[in-house]
Amino acid sequence: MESTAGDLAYDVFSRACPSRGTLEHVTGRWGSLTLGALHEGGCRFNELRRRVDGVSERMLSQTLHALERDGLVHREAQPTNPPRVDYELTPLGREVADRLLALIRFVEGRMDDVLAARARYDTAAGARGGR
Amino acid sequence: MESTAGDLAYDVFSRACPSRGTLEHVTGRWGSLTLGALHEGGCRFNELRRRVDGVSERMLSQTLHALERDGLVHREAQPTNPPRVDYELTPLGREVADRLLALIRFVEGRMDDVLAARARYDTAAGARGGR
DNA sequence: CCGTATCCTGCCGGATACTG
DNA sequence: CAGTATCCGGCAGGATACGG
Repeated sequence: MESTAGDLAYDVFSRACPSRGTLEHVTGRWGSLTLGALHEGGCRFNELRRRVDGVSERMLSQTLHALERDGLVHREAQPTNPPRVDYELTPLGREVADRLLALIRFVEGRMDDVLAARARYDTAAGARGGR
Repeated sequence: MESTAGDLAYDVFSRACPSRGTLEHVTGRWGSLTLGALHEGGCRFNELRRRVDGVSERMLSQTLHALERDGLVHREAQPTNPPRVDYELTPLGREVADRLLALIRFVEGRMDDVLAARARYDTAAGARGGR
């Protein structure tokens, strides 16, 4: 049996597979934080910007388009004035976000270990390199 | 109650938090694939390069250093000739990879839905914009 | 308020060559 | 085999201004 690809039709480890692109939308710098923020509940554009600290208008807009195109986010625009647009996860997006959040929460919860490992690594490297 | 940050000491949604950097190492383009590849078992540098289709020497080396520094990957070098170096996940790295793999497998398994959503999106956009 | 268009810079990351 | 060093092109992504 092939342990790498298994019997999946889409193998992210293969350069040409479209799943790699989607994975990058999901796990990318802003994609992951956007999905994480929407996991708490749908919200409007500027509220989303505030939740995802540091994202620019341009990047948030771009990220949302990619996620909407992949069927992970639903966009609900109301033709009022001033305009109001709400974003929320689709059922598929929610399932993705669940798994993503599990990862994010875990990493956050183990940051002390990570920071300790870094300190050890830097000390060892400093001792070797000496500069 | 604060639903965004909860009571976690490290909040990835905050611009300044070091957990954001680690999350990017883990979910980044090559980081995620490298952790995924190592999840199947430890292996040597060039075997890893073959598993992660498309990665360059430079990027793999760089990725491995970052993951090693974060305490997710262990590097075992033997001073033989020719040199032999084995990489494997640490216990912490394995836990991270477990959650990451759950996400990757899920996305791979739902690619048909994603591709269908894209087709719908592109058709609708084409009908609107016309250009 | 909700975005898109434009410009510009930094760094991501590929190719290549070299070391141990 | 297992990397590091160097160069450099392209695009991610920030700032700003403007349109609906």
